[in-house]
Parts: sequence; C-alpha cells; structure tokens
Amino acid sequence: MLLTLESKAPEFVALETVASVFKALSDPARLKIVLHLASDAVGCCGDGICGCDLEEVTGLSQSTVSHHMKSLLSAGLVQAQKRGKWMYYSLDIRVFRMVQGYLEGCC
Amino acid sequence: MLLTLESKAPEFVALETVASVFKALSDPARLKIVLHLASDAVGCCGDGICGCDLEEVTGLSQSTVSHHMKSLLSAGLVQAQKRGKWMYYSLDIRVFRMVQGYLEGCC
DNA sequence: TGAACATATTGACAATTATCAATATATAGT
DNA sequence: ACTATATATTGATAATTGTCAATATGTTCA
Repeated sequence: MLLTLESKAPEFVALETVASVFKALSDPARLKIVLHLASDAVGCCGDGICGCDLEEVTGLSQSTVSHHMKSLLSAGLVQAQKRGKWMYYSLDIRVFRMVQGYLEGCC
Repeated sequence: MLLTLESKAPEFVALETVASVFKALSDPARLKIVLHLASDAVGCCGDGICGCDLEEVTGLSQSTVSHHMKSLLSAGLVQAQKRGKWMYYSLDIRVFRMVQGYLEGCC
C-alpha cells in the first residue's frame, strides 16, 4: 500500500487513498504532530522526532499519542524508526508532496 | 467563521480550522464532490454544479448527498446558491487556496 | 536479575459519522 | 389548487473515533 502510494504521480493515486491521508490530517492533535515533524524535515537533514516529545507537543496522554502515531503510520504520512528505547518519527516527504500535488492538480 | 477563514493568510489560520477543512476532504464521497466542483471552477467561469447531479456523481442517496453538502458548507469549502428549484454549489477558491498554501508552508 | 523508562496494546466509554427511508418544505408548471 | 420535482430535515442504526487508565512489551543500565 505504501509502496504504491509513494511511487505514483498524484493523478494516479486512488481517491480513497488521498481521502485517507486527509483523514490523517483531520484531527487537530495529528495535524499538530505533522507540523512538528515537518519542521524537523525542513532541509531534509532531520533525523526524526522522539515519540517522548509528542506528549508535550500535543498535551495528550502517552497511549493517545501512540494511537495517533499508528493512524499517521497507516496513512503512510509518517515513518518510524526505533533507536534504543526511543521511537523516532519523521514525515514521509514523498506522501506529503503527493497530497500537495493532488491539491495543486485540482484547480 | 467563514469570513475570518477567507481573509487570512494560511499562517494565521487556526490549526483547528485547517483540520476541519481536512476533515471535510477526508471522506471519499465528499472528496469526489469537491473534485467535481473544482473542475467547474477551473477558469473561474463556472456558475456552479446543480445538486441534482451529485447523486449520480457519488452514487449515494439524495439525503446523504444533502448531508455531505452541509458538511462542506460548514467547513467553508463550498458555497451554495439557490436558483429556482435547484441548488447550485461551487468551490470557494479562497478556502481551497488557503489549504494549498497551508501545506506549502509546512515544508 | 531487577529497576527504570519508552512505547504499544487492551478495554472501556462517550461522541461523532455515514448512511438510508420517510417525511417535510419549497418551487415551477398545468 | 394540484402535481411533479429538488432539496432539507428527521429518525434510526451500525460503525468509527478520540480519549484515558491500566497493563504488557521491550530496552538500557546497574
């Protein structure tokens, strides 16, 4: 699913897939997380944001944050990498650009 | 609410407001409707899409379409105008551009 | 091995959502 | 006034969602 999402030009991505990315962006907490990850991704030299920081960013409980990260991962918007005890999350720029391109292509 | 949405540069629009627009776009039926309205808006000379066409576009019942249009209207993405028996819907380009700009500003 | 910490999962609950059938409202034409 | 048509609202229902506390899993370090 992710592979097909990443590799396609916006106009060939299924409408349902795009809708699921918008769904991932439709909750204020998740949008806040995505913005935080995006600021790390600027310049493409970020190495990810530690999950442990996201409770403070969102003001939500650990389990709720974990739940939101699962949503973002399954929508393909975010990638995760475990380093030691910590989970580092980063925005999947390709998917982000796909959505940008999709909106641009609309009108 | 709509007025404040329309008149602000993306970076000054509240996160909750942007999330609510993404929510409007997060359902496949609504996204399909928005794409249909967007194709009408190209060139900015469309005079709106009749509500009666949207049942066929989405394959959903009349009451369900009406319900989705209410969502899109309350998110500010769509404007409605009654002409005779018919309701004509059009994309609010300003809000659409705001969302485009918001994503562009992220990274 | 045991303690401490980061993260994930489970269970529960209230709230929201997507959908349709049925009904109501409004408009146009005869 | 009556009929036909477009749209909105209501009521109902099944499904999904956002949230947290509690618990489980996994990792590091002493």
